[in-house]
Amino acid sequence: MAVNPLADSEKLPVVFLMGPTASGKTDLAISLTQNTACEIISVDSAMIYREMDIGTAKPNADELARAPHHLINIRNPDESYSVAEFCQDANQLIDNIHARNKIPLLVGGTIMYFHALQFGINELPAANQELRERMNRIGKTQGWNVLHQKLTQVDPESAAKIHPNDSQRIQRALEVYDLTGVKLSSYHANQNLVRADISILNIGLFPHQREQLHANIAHRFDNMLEQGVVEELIALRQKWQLNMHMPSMRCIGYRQLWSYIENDIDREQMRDQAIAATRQLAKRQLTWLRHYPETKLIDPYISSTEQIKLEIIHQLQPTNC
RNA sequence: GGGUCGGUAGCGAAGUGGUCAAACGCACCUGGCUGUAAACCAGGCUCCUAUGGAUUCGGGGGUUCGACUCCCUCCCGGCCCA
Repeated sequence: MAVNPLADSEKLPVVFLMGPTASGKTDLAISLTQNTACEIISVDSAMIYREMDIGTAKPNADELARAPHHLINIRNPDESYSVAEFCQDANQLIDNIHARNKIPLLVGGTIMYFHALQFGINELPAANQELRERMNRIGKTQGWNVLHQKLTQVDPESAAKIHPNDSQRIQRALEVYDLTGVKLSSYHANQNLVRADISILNIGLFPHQREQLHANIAHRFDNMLEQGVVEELIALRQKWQLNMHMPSMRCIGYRQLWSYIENDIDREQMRDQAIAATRQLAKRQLTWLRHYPETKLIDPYISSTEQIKLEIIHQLQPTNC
């Protein structure tokens, strides 16, 4: 029952290549650019940061020269980004790439970004730092259940869906209400804006052998250590005014390295914790993929890169001739 | 060889006669996810023919209505003395 969304020739093709960390997405994508007229758009909430190269497993300079990636190195480590910004950026790039008669190849592991791009998001107010800080103070001193109760007053529908411990979502729901006077649940009741002019081919790299994935993850982190992630973070801390609450420093690896540099944990703990956190990330990504609609799942440990490439190229044929 | 402390679920660690299949933390598994998402959160985690049952707390034996908890013995580990 493989759906072929690209059969409709009226629509322009877009490829989504999704997968958990350490599943070989980047290599596959770069390889694909050699065979098809496509341009890569990175879908990765960590690779957006400049100077965070080793720890985010960015393609190296060589690879980037061979296969340019859009949406990499677009923020400084003390800045932030959001799904909505991603959708804007990605949509614009998709148009540009189509104008060049190429196929946009979106590659990455931030599955929520893919999801938002494909299925749309509502028009919501942007984050408000002051408000968040104020709520954080209340949450810490009085407990988040106080804020959850407040949410129950102003937006019972959202409150019912959000667990009293889920500080981040309580915060956002209240933020939306405070900023606009409109309930988040009311926004959600509106239709999402989904573009109708493209057809998306969803490919998910899905390693079924968890043990092998775990081994790859451990191996990859050891490589990062060898390549000097520790030094990378030390340099970042010298150059920028960073703190561990910034989105960039909450990235896996960096947060553990931060504690290590601060002498809160030793090197072995740092390594173990970073690797475990990466495994947990991969598991969450797999959860997304298992339930992502109309996606062709391919096991990268069973199919070779060549086979997967052929499969993707095959799926693209109908509109590509 | 003598003394002493200790051996609890994958790991760490509570429990010291019943309310214990065994707190708590970690790992692991499953799931959720609309402007922080590499984030944030939830559930599960001995086995089974499962709103109940069976077998667990180093091994064996004993005391007791009843033991992870008390006694004996054996094995293993740490520390101290020789």
